[in-house]
Amino acid sequence: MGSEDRRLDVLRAIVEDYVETREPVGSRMLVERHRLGVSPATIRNDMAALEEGGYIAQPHTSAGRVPTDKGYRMFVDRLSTVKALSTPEKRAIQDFLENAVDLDDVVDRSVRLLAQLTHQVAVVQYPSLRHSAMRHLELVPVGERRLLVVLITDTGRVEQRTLELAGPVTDLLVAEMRTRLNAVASGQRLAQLVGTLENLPDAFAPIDRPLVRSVIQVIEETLAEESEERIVLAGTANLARGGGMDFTHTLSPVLEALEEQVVLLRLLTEMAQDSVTVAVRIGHETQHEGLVETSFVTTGYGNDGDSVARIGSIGPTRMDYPGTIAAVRAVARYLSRILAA
Amino acid sequence: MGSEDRRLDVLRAIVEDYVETREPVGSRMLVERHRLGVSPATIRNDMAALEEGGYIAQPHTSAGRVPTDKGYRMFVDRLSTVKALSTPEKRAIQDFLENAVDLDDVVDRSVRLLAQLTHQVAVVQYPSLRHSAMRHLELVPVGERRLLVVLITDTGRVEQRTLELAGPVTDLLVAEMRTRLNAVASGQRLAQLVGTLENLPDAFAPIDRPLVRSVIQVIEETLAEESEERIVLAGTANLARGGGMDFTHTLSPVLEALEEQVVLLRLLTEMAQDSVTVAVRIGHETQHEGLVETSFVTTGYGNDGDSVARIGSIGPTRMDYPGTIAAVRAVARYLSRILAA
DNA sequence: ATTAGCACTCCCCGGTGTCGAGTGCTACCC
DNA sequence: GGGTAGCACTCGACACCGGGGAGTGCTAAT
Repeated sequence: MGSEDRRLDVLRAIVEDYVETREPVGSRMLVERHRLGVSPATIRNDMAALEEGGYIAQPHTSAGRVPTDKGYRMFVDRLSTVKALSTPEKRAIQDFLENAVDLDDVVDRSVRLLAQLTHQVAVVQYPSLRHSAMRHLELVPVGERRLLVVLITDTGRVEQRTLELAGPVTDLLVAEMRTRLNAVASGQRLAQLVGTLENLPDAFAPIDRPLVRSVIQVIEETLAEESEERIVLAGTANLARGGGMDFTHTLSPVLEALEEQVVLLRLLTEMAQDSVTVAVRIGHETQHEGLVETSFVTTGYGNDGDSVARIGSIGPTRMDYPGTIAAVRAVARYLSRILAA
Repeated sequence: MGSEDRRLDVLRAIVEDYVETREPVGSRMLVERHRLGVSPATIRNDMAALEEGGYIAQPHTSAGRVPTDKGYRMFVDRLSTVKALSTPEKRAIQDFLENAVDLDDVVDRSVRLLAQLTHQVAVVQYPSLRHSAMRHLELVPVGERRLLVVLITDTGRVEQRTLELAGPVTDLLVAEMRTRLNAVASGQRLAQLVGTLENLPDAFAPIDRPLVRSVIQVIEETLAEESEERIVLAGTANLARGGGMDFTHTLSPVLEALEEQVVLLRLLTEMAQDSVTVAVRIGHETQHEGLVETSFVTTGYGNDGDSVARIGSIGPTRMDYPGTIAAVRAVARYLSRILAA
């Protein structure tokens, strides 16, 4: 039906105008700014229907309409078309990322870049240890009774732990452990490593086995730890732009939520389940008090099909979804490319 | 002179009241809340003198007085007495920090802790490479033509760089480099290392010397890099507390300044020069546009006399200076203790 | 030197009134 | 039946006004 189509056009127009002007949009303005070919009165009928359906709402009687979360959802799922980035933009992204010297630098540059592109908060998750492969495992004796265990992954991430030993250890034994561990572990996906190392101690002299076991335990603990999931933020200042008027009261709860890395990690993990390339969580869908007025746009990155971690952008529900989606996707793509090198 | 003393008392009272109430303080309120033993009219005369001296100002003609930066400076330098933390508080600090598993964790816990104690923004600088000593230097061949150089310091910091090689390298040569480099470098302060390594290549076979030189160059570059100075922030949400009304317009410029790590690094470095244990920069003293309404309280930490890096708290000029100073000092002390272990 | 009294300034706050954007409804037209 | 014009109505935004009050500076008296 034609009128049904127009209703969606109206919704799209409302979202676009509201994102741009930040003010409730009325029927008159709508027909003036868009070639809808009908009169304001007709638009009002459509608006009433859209409001009935829960896609838009009015802040108070006799104000214009504002999209609801459901309205944004509809917009994102069915009404928006992806913006492609300009060639110079792409070029700039690539140049910027290519100058990084190590993983920390790559991540840092990525998150700043995304924040700047979207004018929002950007978040980058470090390559997950579990989804990476072991490049090398290094054991370094430190002083008399300490052993430093250094994990190096194919994504360039380096994780280290100090191990307190029960007694002194010979360089020879350390060398043997290093050799055997690397023989087994190198190139392996870390997730699969957990079971694999179980029977490794048997290859050592019985007297050395307790030590070997403790080393393996440290490795497995490292992989299991909550803290292995590191995330980095940038662009929080962007939240306060425009007088911070994007949020009803203050942005304090938003900033608090962002500092709770647990919250972000949960969201990133959940969104990894969504079977779409770019996942979007809108307003209340974040399931977090402080984030009801914000939306998340995230996607995975990594050198192969299944991603090693996520990258995303966080902004007010009233954000430029097509632009944000394009930026997130672009940065993720170049990031993946850099890491694969 | 007695009246001179009272004037300072009045200034102290003004600062204390203003910090507490966040509102300009008038002569009547002042005599009611403090046992000054004189009438409001007398206070007014003192106030006029203090205003003449530039220590206080009035926002508009008939409002109370507000301390100026100069007033806060006087308060900090001559009028405030340090608050000691309660024993349970100290206990909590120690317990919290002791549970850290590695340096990243220690730094992360410290910065969060300080943010929570002060209800302000906390900043912690990673132990400076140059001020640390080398614990171990590890070389890890990666693939055919890449070498991973890993620096491990006595403060637990681990820095790694990847080196692209001109040609393949034998395990034997890597082992020799590792041995010789560690023989020379282990235990050395990294700052002194720069000259020391110069003639090390001579000990190698002539054909290997270019490679050795490139490795040494990477090490020296790493020490020289700007990026070796890492800092971590926490508690930015605290800036927005109380409706963000601590700042005249928005906190956007403040957040922007905080994201510019360069700005923070400059300040931390400058403050390291101040020959006091706890350095304070008030308002315009920060010499930065976005920070004219904020103050910095920082101190060094580290295992010995001269500190390896700094820790600090950032808040509105109208902050609780004694409390902040006490908290910063306490966390720095415990942090130093943990790192020395 | 301190203080009481006093005139003055100016912000804050509540009330009032107008204006206008926007709506819903109804009658009408194709 | 869908689209349109007209119209009465609602309600926030904004400007204006005026009283109350906190606070000041000045002066004269102690």
